[in-house]
Amino acid sequence: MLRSTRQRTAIREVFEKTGRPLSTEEVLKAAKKQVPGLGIATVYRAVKGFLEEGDLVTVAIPGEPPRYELAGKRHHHHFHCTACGKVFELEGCPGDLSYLAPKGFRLEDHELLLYGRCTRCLKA
Amino acid sequence: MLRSTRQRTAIREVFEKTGRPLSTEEVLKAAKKQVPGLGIATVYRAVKGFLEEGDLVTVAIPGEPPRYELAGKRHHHHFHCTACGKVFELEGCPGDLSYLAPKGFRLEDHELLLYGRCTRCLKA
DNA sequence: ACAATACTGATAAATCATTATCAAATAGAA
DNA sequence: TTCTATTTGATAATGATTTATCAGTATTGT
Repeated sequence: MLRSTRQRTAIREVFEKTGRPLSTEEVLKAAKKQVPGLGIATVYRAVKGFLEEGDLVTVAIPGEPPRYELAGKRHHHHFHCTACGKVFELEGCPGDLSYLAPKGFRLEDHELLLYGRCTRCLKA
Repeated sequence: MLRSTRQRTAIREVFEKTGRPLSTEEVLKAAKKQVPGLGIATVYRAVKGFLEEGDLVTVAIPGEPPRYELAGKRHHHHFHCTACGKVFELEGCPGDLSYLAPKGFRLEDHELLLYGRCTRCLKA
């Protein structure tokens, strides 16, 4: 049975409050404000559990450790700031991209990633 | 100074003849047809050297080891077959995607990855 | 052909993210 | 409150990719 602990509660709240995909290290850092002694192993365990329960989904970034975000959102893509490394959620999508697939190939899904600088990094 | 060896020549030719992004293991397998005794360390060294010389560029795929392709091609994207794992080069691009970036963000680049089945895997 | 040195192959070692281990702490039921 | 199984934190272990090591080999300039 899955218990409700301070650690897991804090980790879940981090995702609810942050609103962008987070790596395990980002989760650890943020959740430590609520639970100072939190260990990275607990973050991995909690994230794994949330993934299995369907509360989180994985956001894979090329060449980067995976991020995780709350499940249930509609189709969207992401922006990766090349300065601070943060990943942001985007609205919108170019739409049907099947015209890009070679003839004879079957398109099942797609992923779009924008790269650049976020507002905060541009100001800094 | 960089010497021209059978191994490096074979590895370079693999990229020229294959025409799609290759992982180190794919390079090893293909280049062994020319140089049977080829070792994986030599592949890593050659790829690293070609990257530094600007002959190759990295093609990063989420959750996968990196692929490499010849540099100097015009802007393009890739198709990842979820069955065989091969990565293919695509022509075309949705074009300007700056309308997707949040206000105040600066868009510098983008990457689009299509997922599905390649012709060969659909037939099999 | 010779000499100098870069290259190769096999494999040990280093990385880095993730998982396993285990004693101590804690949530939940009675 | 008490009991018991789950959870936690620290850290060792794992898995996978990449790099370092080193003796032997091969390439290039002379």
